[in-house]
Amino acid sequence: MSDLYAITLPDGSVREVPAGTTPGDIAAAIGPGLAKAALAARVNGELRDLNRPLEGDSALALVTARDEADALELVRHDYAHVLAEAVQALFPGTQITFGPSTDDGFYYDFAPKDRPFTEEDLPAIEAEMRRIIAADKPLVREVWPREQLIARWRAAGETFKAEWAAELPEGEELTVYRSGHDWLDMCRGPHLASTGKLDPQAFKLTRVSGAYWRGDQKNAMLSRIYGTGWLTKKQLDAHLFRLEEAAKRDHRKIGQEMDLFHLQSEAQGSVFWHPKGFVLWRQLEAYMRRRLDAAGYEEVKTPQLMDARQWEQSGHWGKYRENMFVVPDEIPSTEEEGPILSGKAELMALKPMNCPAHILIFKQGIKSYRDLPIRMAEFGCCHRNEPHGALHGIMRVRQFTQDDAHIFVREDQLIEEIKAFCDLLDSVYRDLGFEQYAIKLALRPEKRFGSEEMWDKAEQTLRDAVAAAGRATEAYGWEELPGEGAFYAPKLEFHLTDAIGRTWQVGTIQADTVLPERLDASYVGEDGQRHRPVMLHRAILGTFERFIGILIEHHAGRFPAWLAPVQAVVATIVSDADDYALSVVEKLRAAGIRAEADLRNEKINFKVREHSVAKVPNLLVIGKREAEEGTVALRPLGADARQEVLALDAAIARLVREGTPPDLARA
RNA sequence: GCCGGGUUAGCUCAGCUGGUAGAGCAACCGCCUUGUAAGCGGUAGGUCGUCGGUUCGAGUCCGACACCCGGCACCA
Repeated sequence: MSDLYAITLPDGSVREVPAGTTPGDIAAAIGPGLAKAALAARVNGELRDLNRPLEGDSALALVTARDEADALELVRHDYAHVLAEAVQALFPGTQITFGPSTDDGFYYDFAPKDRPFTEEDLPAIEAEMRRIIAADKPLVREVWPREQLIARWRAAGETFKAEWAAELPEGEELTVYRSGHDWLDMCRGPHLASTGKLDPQAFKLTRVSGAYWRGDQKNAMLSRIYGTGWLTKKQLDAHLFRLEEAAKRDHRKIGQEMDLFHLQSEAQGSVFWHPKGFVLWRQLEAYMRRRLDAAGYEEVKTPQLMDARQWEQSGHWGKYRENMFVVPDEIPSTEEEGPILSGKAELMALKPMNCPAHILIFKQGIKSYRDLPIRMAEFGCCHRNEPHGALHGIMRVRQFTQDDAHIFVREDQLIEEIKAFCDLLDSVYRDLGFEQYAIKLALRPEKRFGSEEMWDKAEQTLRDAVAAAGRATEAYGWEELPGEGAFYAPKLEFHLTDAIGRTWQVGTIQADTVLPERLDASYVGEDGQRHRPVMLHRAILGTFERFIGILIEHHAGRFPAWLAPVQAVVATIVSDADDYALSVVEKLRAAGIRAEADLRNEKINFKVREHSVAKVPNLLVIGKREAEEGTVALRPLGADARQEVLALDAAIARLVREGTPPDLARA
């Protein structure tokens, strides 16, 4: 046993240090600047405390603010600890539970003594956090024996921590971090050397919420405090600015400003589409229909209401009923007194999915292996009885229309069909302005039908197909999500991100053998025998509601011309130009352009501003000159936009070109 | 469904510790015929989310319910 360890630094140099030396000591030996800048260390690749002694020959790299990912993770974790310490100082009797870092900050879950926290509590807590940071309390790692640690938590009344300490896996080293002398939290670490390493101006507590202990609805409701935390105040300010900018893109705000849709309490979770919003919908639907037609799909339309027995057979009644709207098959009584419904009627249900109906179409007549694949599409309107707390603008609603389709295939066609779907989906997202999306594989859930073998096979098929399409990569945020699949099949999920970083699943494809089995769908094979088809459930937009919501936020309401509700406004400067302006609008409309006239008795400044705010992509300004010369002044949307005076025909040609949907432009 | 917050004119928002509602924009009317992001003046508009309670008196205090917002859980 040597008393000297050989420490290899990133530049390849090796230092011999005595046992007991810490990374912090080495930083100090290299230079005071580094000692000050060092936040933590990577020892043999593992992130560690600066003041934790090295345990042998090691590769050592010191982590500073330049290693941004590591540094942010460290400070956020520390902010969470300081938050917990501050809360316990201000609210004695509050229990601490768990507080990790997040994508832009941190949170900590507390079990409050008498009442949950409110946002009014936050300023005082922030002030206390700043005091703790100013006190520059050292954060020291200690390893505790399990029983002693549990006893410590019990003695302090920390039942959640005690429960957790008792359940941490056997053989795991239980560590606590001590802040100064008086406060400790159980934590794997690592932490900064002291609270003073944090910038007291680089964090902000943002909101409070409830959260279940261990994320389980059956457990106690804790009180969570969220914060955002950064290395510097400049970073924090930039983040807060981004949030403000993102809030301006909120689809609910823009939807109202642009008069696209509204929601009201009499139809909660269902969207009232206004004329302008429905133009968007129709453009999107027409586009999707063309793409599906071209890709060999056939469109169908199926019933809204089906008998409960049908849903029993499909399995929805058993596994999905809590999400369904059930309707008695009965004529309500019109008697003034007495019950409206007898309560004895047979039940029907609004469809939450289109799949059973599509199988029923598939089952009409005999299908041959030569008929497959059959790609059956429906812009299907579905109802799901979502929990009230889940509703969110038009992104999460109770009535929605999917760009749904079910592809009935032989097993040997599976990979090819899934791959073709991935390519189609990619092309659609690009046409709609999305370069980036994430792909995830949702694996078998707890509530499910089918054998383990069937799930093994279905999951592997999806894995193979995405790999075959070359998209199971980090660029696509590829990951597998255990337990997240549908009750009948695993699914590939395609996620887009909204204005403030929330991600929404839009597209999906699911490889299902359960429903064809339950509803007895079959085809006659080459061998003359009956075989089960595999059914691919798939959607690209997911739902029109959610997708349009994301489109609004993605484009901040400034839609590409082919989607814009109003593509051009013809605005006059003087009333002498009214007749000419109306004839221009007429010609634009004849050319298929969604154009409106603005003949109001207002200054052109006013009109320019108003139509700019309304995000109309093109303004055609017409004054005396244009009316006399038969031209228009074409002013594209944007403060810095240049204006061109064009002959009317040339302007129309340009607007037609700009307004052509991307698939038609390619043709 | 759970925790916290909210709901006042078409929109955005004021309204202190209870004394019977206010601004800007929009709308409407009038003036201005206007040249590239808000021209000027005037008029009208609200049973303050709903129901109940406390009080001489409730937008304001209390309770229930509905819906919305932020999360949690659930999910396209």
